[in-house]
Amino acid sequence: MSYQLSQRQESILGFIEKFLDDYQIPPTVRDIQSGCNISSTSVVDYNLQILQKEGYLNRLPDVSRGIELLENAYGESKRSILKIPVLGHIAAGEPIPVNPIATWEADEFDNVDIPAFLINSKSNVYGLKVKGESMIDALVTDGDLVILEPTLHANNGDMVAAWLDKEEEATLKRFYLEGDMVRLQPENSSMKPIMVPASNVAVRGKVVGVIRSI
Amino acid sequence: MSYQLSQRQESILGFIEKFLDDYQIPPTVRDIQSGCNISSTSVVDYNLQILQKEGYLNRLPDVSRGIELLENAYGESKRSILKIPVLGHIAAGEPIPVNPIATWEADEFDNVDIPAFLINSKSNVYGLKVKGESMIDALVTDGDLVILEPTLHANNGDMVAAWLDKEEEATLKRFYLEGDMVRLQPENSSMKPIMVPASNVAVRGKVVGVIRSI
DNA sequence: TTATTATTAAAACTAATGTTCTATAAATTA
DNA sequence: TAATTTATAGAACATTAGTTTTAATAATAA
Repeated sequence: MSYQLSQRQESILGFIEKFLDDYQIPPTVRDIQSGCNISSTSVVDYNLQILQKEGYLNRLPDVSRGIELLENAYGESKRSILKIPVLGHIAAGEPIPVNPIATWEADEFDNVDIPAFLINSKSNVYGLKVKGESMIDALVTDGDLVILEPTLHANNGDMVAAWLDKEEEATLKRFYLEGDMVRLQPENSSMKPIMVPASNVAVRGKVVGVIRSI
Repeated sequence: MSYQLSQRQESILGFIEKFLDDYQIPPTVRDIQSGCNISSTSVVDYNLQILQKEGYLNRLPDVSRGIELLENAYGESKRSILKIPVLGHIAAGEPIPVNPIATWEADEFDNVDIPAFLINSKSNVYGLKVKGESMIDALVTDGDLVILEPTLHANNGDMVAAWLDKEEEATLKRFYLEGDMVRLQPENSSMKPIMVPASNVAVRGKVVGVIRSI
């Protein structure tokens, strides 16, 4: 159905990608010319026009190196990086009296780049560093970085960062709504669940990924 | 101690960073000029020279948009991403008869971008997708992506990708050298270790990180 | 103050680079 | 085969953009 790229066009796309990878800056028309052994800049231009029309890239007219590769363009190529803020620690164990969301401003914690394949939505994903071992049976342990999507509505069984209003504490547990109570279930056989009134619990996000450095 | 950037230099650095963020391409000298309300391109050039000398950026001479922001330069900005190849699956359970390293050419598996903080060395780190649950007690389970550094010498207790020469099988286990035998220990209470002659085992890499998408 | 250095300015210069024009060859289609 | 489209070539053109020159002004040191 879709337009079949010529060998030359494939080669150009590939070159652009490699060039971007190598130099962090798009190639010029003449870079492409020499890189792909093309006789004339006009041939490069000609093929770039086609690649643009076919949706593989975008060109900024009269702008040097004004080539922008588009997603879905070439094979598996997607610069799928997300920079997310690490807001602080989250207790997996005894809750700690810190509202992680409130510490946004505190730059004690860096941003980190995470691979986008961990995430579905493009919303304000954030990271929390795990303290404690209450979730060890869920394969999350002390020092792990958990990636969370902000949600207010958790489903039963989700691993969530929960904020206890009255206690002013945050904790990482599995979420179960039982009547008008919420059971916050650790995943560690030696620890007991916390039962709190639903009105006292604010779900701050649910875990969508885990990164561990060994 | 270190050179104190002038307000103008701060402004230029900030502009470059924002420009990169917005357009994925470095600004031209004249972009900076108008963006920072500077009267002359030579003033931009002058300050860029200083910024280069002070190690905040790198300039490619005679190259349009040849400005490269350096690490540690401005605030927390570090594009710390590593693109690593995912070479295939690794058995955490029954070994699978595939030499993952040999499948390098097979592009059945993508590259992925991973956060650089997972990794110490800059060597040829690679990823393997975990199949099976033999390492579940080590908090690694089916579907996880394990990040490995190529090593030939494992220490006792390291989690390694081991290649069994005779069987032509690869497996993910903990490594223990015991005399001239190697014990490959699963981390799953329902599974038994594999004992093999040391000469029959090639350590292909040791696990330095784990990424799980939930 | 005087000398020196750092910074700003305007303009010109040169090289880099996107774009266009015309012509030719190759591949398709009528 | 003739007509049409697609692709390639070479060259020239025009703008973009890095660099240099010279001069003036501000800041600092002697």
